[in-house]
Amino acid sequence: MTTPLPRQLVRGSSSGVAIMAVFDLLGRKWNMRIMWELNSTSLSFRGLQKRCDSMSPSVLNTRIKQLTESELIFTTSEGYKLTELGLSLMNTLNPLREWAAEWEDKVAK
Amino acid sequence: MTTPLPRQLVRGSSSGVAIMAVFDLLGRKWNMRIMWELNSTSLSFRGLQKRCDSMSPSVLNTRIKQLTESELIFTTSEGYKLTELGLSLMNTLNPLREWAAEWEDKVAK
DNA sequence: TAATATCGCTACTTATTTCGTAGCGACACT
DNA sequence: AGTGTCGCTACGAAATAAGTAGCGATATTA
Repeated sequence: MTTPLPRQLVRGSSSGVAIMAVFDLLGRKWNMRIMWELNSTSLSFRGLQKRCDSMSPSVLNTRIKQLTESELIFTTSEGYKLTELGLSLMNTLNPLREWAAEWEDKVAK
Repeated sequence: MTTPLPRQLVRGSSSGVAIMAVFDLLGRKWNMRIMWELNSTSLSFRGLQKRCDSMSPSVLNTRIKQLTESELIFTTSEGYKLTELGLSLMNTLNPLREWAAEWEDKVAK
């Protein structure tokens, strides 16, 4: 069976494709961080920028587009907000906070 | 260049520092993927490489060093394995598989 | 009304990260 | 000695992120 599928979609069962896409999205600088900051409040462009270590506006702009396209955030008059999907993602990622603390203790960065 | 400090340590309360370090680690290409592949079995260098879409050996090598330094993986005669810490991280990341499927349904990448 | 300030965002250059390939020395098997 | 595979490194090219200046729009103050 020859296949025209992209490399990353070739292997892995159908249940594995989705998670690879997630790794692709979250495994990019700033995406997790942006979601994390938006978890508590909605933020304006410059507000978000300042919270994310004053990341460059050009990169922030492309990230916002990506995350919007992926339906994880959306724009309102009060600023950027997480969508339902985005909120549910942050919920699954919540245990990470606790793990991080434990990890910090043991590894002592 | 304004500051020699790592990005994640500049800002954020003491309770937030750990999670920022995690974002820094996981928000790098391949790190999540490598952990994911090692969750089921231990793998050799070239085995791991093939499972990760034949990623370049130079990058894999630096990733392995990073993850080893962070005490998430370690080397054995049978190949690379997750540490206890690494295993617990993958456990917290497990719900992501389910979320990914749901996300795929709704967004239809 | 006009000057000033801040906003979201773009354009552009420079720095950093990742990719892709070739190949080394070590070990195994023939 | 010849062939194969191993973990891994070197190095140039390509892709991505950082850094800075500034535009047009709106809000604010004089």
